[in-house]
Parts: sequence; structure tokens; C-alpha cells
Amino acid sequence: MPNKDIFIDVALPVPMRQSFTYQYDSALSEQALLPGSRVLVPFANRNLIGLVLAVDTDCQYDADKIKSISGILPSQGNLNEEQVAFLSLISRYYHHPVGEVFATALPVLLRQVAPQDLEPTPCWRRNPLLSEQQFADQKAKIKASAHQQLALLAFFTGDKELTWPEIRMAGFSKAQLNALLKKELLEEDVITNEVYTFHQQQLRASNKPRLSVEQSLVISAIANELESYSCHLVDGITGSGKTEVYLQLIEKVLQQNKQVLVLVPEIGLTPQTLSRFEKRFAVPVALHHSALSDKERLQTWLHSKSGSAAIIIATRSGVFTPMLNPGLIVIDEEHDGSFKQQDGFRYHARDIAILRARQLNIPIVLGSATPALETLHNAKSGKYHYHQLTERAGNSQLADIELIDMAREISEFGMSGTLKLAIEQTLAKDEQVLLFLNRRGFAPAMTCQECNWICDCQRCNKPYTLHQNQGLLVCHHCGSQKRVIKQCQQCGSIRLKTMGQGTEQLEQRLNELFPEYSSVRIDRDSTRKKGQLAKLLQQINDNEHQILVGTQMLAKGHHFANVTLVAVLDVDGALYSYDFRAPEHMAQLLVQVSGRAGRESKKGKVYVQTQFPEHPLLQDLVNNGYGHFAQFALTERQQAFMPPYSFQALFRAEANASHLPLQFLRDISAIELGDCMLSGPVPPPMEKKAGKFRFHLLVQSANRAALHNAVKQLTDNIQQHPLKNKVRWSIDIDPQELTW
DNA sequence: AGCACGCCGACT
DNA sequence: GTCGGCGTGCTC
Repeated sequence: MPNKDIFIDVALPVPMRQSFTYQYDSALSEQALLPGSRVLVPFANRNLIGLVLAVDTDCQYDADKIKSISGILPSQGNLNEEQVAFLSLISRYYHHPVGEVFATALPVLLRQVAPQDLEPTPCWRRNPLLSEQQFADQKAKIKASAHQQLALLAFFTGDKELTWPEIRMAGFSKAQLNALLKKELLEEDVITNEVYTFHQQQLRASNKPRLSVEQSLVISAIANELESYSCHLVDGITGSGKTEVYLQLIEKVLQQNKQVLVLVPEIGLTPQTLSRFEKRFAVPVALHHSALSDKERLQTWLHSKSGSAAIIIATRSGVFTPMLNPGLIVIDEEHDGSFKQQDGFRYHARDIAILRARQLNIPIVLGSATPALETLHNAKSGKYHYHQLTERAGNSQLADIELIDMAREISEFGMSGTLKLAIEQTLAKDEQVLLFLNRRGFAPAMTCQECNWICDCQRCNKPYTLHQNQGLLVCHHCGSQKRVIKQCQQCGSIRLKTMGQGTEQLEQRLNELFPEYSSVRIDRDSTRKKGQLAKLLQQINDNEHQILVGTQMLAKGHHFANVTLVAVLDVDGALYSYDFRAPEHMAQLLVQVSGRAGRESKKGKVYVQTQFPEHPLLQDLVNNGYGHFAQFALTERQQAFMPPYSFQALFRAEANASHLPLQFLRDISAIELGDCMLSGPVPPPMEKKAGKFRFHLLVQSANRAALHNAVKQLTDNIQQHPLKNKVRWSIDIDPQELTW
């Protein structure tokens, strides 16, 4: 039925906190126009793709200024009404422009005009037509020097089917794949676009391990709640088999012909993670992570939306992937910081996932060995179901943590005598040592011995870090670099010295101290080249290096079977930090690194060097473990009215002159406070960064509604403030970092 | 965010 | 005389 008087509300990818009204001449097209449809519209003399929020018969905007839409885009890329409602809710929750929220939720290619169709995904498996003998004969034709071809072939175990993103992620090339295809060792097939349905033979039950009593109890408890929304925390120590819990729950959901969304940390989506799923389920798995091309990401999105992917494994931004038959969301390592986006639209994928599960009325499972204090609080207060796994599988034991009092030790280059001795003893047993230092470069500062001048970055007013290997001074805050200087720029003296040590120096000193052993450094600098990290990790597992030096990178996700000594050289920064979450992150890190030591029945040891061995939080962690520490830290948070006992919103502003952000934030803070507390504007610990002067305004309340209301008023004030385009500002709801 | 409009410095 | 610098302002 043609109707000329249809008005539509459209979200456009512009940083404006509003939608735009267009007219729709329904005689123009046969295609239905619904909330969630993608439309092409004229906007400020260009054409943009927008998402329809609502279809209406009247409009609130000046009728003479309204334009008509110029087209409707193919419906495969549409969202449905629930998804539109959900993203609108998210936009309101985070006080972020609707258009940008929608843009974040759609793959890049759906924000472009090119027609985008769901394509069958090619996949490969071992050629089933070959007999054992034929297979061996063909395999013998591969040159012995073609290690990668042989490795790729070995990657295809059993009847495993692999898609190109999976093969590439494991480090193989198209050429290697083609070589195997040419020798007919593999056959090509396609994963169809049909809606996925479960068959019992898709279960590789032979790979199912026996469960512990604890695991069985957790699984059956959650399995009883699969029919509607419920949120579960699985709090399980390293090695207690959290993944097995997820896998068995996923199995139950797949049997109901429903889909599962699994969110993992940025670095957590490794070939090993993937192979755990592949080994158990012969179902279509789709991936979503930053290394995929735009086209691959679109395919994942479409396969998930159309129901042809059964399991979707994704990092942060995958939380928005639409599903035809959603059945379960799993968030592994839920405490991980990479779930929070730290620029632009600052959302937390874990929090969004929980809201989504509630809206979809499906269960969500959060898993961690070191749950975030917020999560733990919600679990203990009964908002989430709380499940604990306290037993380690097999005969492996958790490492002991021991503090080294640096005030009493003679230390050389940041290493105490006790530690040095322990390293010697460990190396003598042919075991590996992991040294953890969260500071890249050779030394974090350079000073003049004559006049005490410090070589600062002029854009940040912070010391340059010396990178001796490259002969550079690098600012770790803004990235600026300059050639290393030989003379004091204040008094001209050539008596310059470095202060403190970074990983580069530590590696050098260790080579001097233990010349008969090989040291390797794993940090952003040493792994910049693509594939370098995987190469170094392989060398470590092949025992080519005995001493491992690294930053945070080394703490997450990697397992080193032969490491029995782990040392954290400096935790003090976290004990007296401006950031109230620093001790929590430190504790999570310590537990994580201690999980690196003493696997495979060799009991490990963790040393932690500190100037403050009596610090109560540190003592509690070491003596009583993470759970006890967390309870103690929560009590402190409660006394200080900090999250999770209050909710926060942080307004950040920066400009070329310091009076601008100050005045801006001061002006807008004239609001009706209600049940809220306002602190600031104050400069953050780094008052100046990359030449910009910065200020903060923190809003706090025990009441979400009151906080929301205050933020609303503040943003309204911003809209009217003359400086709103002169200063760069942002809103961070539930900020993770108060430093910046 | 783009993109146009607008009013002041070094070029063919 | 013009090309172009980026400040300011608007977009249904």
C-alpha cells in the first residue's frame, strides 16, 4: 500500500548525539522498510549509509527541511528490531552517539554500498579417497626441506575441516596449502550457508576427558538454567578445567540447535584455543578478530546472522555479532583488560554481553582464575550464580609465591642476590627461568651526573626511555623519538648516566652473568616483526633459550612446560598507584605468571621483588591466595566508596593550552547533582601528553540512575558550550583507568 | 566526522 | 592578481 507520508528516523555514522529524519516515498521501491534496514541518504551534500531506527507517520522536524532517502540497501545486512532496540539501549547507557554505536556493531563492508552476499566458505580436509598407503606415498613426494608443508599436513588431524582464516592464523600460507592440494593430499569442500542443525556424529566424544566431581557439579548446575537468562561466574584456579566446563555446556546448547558466542581476550584467540573446539565439535566455527580482513569479518557476521555458523569465537568487537538462534554466551578470562575499548566508543564487551544475554533471554558464563572484583562482588551478592573450581587436574601443582625484601637485599641491575642464586640453581637443573619486568627498553630515564638534569620529552614532560640497541631515546607516552644524546643539554657535561632498568638491559646483564646460557627477550620491541613472536615462543619450547625476559606479553596465555622459576622484578608501582585498580591488576598478573611455573609435575617457584614486603594486600595475596586477597581488596573499596560499591563516569578533556580543558570542564559541571559526587576538574597524573594539556572530571554515585542523570546534564551542557569543538573530550562510563 | 565557506600570506 | 592555509559552522 503506497503511502507518501512515511518518515523514518535514521542513525548516521557521525559523532552527533541525535538521529535524522527522512522521508520515504514507498512507491519508490518494493522493498520493505523496517527498523534495522540500511538506507542510503543525502547528508550535507554527500551520501551516507544509515540504519533505520524507527518508521513513523509523523515527524517532529521542520517538514520543509526533510529530504528523501536515496535508496534501500540489500536486506542481508539488516538488523532486526530487537537488535536496534538493544543498540539504542547501549547508546544511552554509554552516552555515546547512536550512529557511532551502530557503526561499531556493523562490519565495515556493511557500511559501504557494494552489494554484500553470503558466500559459501571454502574449507579443506585430508583427502578421504586415499588409502593409508596412497597417502603415505603422496606425502613422501613432499621435499624434506618443505617443513611448512609437512607441518600444515600434520595440522589436518583426523577428519578435521579447516577454513582459510584458521590455516592462516596457524602461520601457514596459501602457497603451502596449494602445494598440498596439488598433491591431492587434501580435498576442498565448502561450508554451506544452510542453517546449522546438530547431528550426533558431529560430536567427537572420544576426546571428552573424565570430569572431576567439581566440574560435574558446575556443569549440571548451569545446565539446569539453559532455558532463560542467568549469569554464571566460573571461578576456577589455573588448570582446574574451566574450558572443559564451557565445552560440555556448549555441547548441550548445540544439541538444541542453538548457537554459541565465545568471547576471548585479544591475545587469547590462538590456534591452540581454536583446536580445542575443533577437536571436540565437527560443527561450523566462525572467527571474528582483528587479524581478519573486512571480507572475512563480513562473512562471519553473515554466517552467524543466517544461522549457518554454530560457534562464533570472537574478541571484543564480536560481542555485537547477530545470531539467528542464540543459545549461550561464554566469556573466557572475563577479567581481561582487552574487553574494554579504550578510545572512541568506550564500551566493555563483558558488560555488553551480559546485557545482551538478558535481552536475548539466554545464559551467559563468565570464566576466570582471577575474576574482576566487580564480577566477584556481583557473584557473591547473588546477582550472578557463583561456581568454584578449586582442584587442579592431573598431578601438577601450583607454584608458591615468595616475597624478596629489596630493602634488605643487595641488588645488581634490579636483581637481588637471592634471585640470582635461584636462577643459577634452576639453570643448573636444565630448567628454564622466566623473568618478568614490565618496562621496555634499556633504561627508563637518562640524567646528568653533574647537574641532575633529566632528559625529558618536551611534549609529555616525562623522561625519555633509552633504547640502546637502536641508539634512540623513545617517549613511551607519545611515541616520539630522537637520536641518543651524548651531552647534557643544560650544562654540557658528557657525564650522563641511565637510571633504572628495562628488559633490554636485563637481557644484556643476564648474558654477562650467565654466558653459558641463552637469553631471549619477549616484548613489543623484539616481536615487532610479523611472526617473530611465534618463532621465539617455538624456540623457547625447543629449549633453545634457558632464560626468558619479558613484559606483560609473556604473562598471558603462553605455556612453557620447562619453566620452573618465575620472578617478577618490580611490583611496587602497583602498590601505591593513583589508579585504585592497580593492586587488583597486579594480583591478577602474579597469579597468572605463577600459573606459568611448574607445569607437568615439576613444582615451580615464584619470586616477587618488592620494597614493601609488609604491604597488607601483597601479604594477603601471597599467604592466602587470590580469593582472600579479593575479599580484602573489596573491603577496602567499600570503605573508600570505590567501584563496585559506587559507579563512576569520567569526563576527559584535552587541548593545546591548559586553561581550555580546565575552563570547559569547570563550566559544564554546574549541574543538579542529585545523589552524585563530582570530583574535579583535576589534572590526571600525566598533565601533559603529546603536547596536549589534560583535565578530568569524575562523577560518582551508588545509584546508577542518579549517575546517568548527572552524565546526561553534563553532556547537555557540553552541547551548548562554546569550547566543545576547541577541546577534545570524551565520556567514559565505568572507566577502567583513571590515569587517562 | 566531512565538507564548504571564508578571510589572510607566498607564488606563476 | 590566484592558490591554499586551516578556523568555524552545519548537516534531517
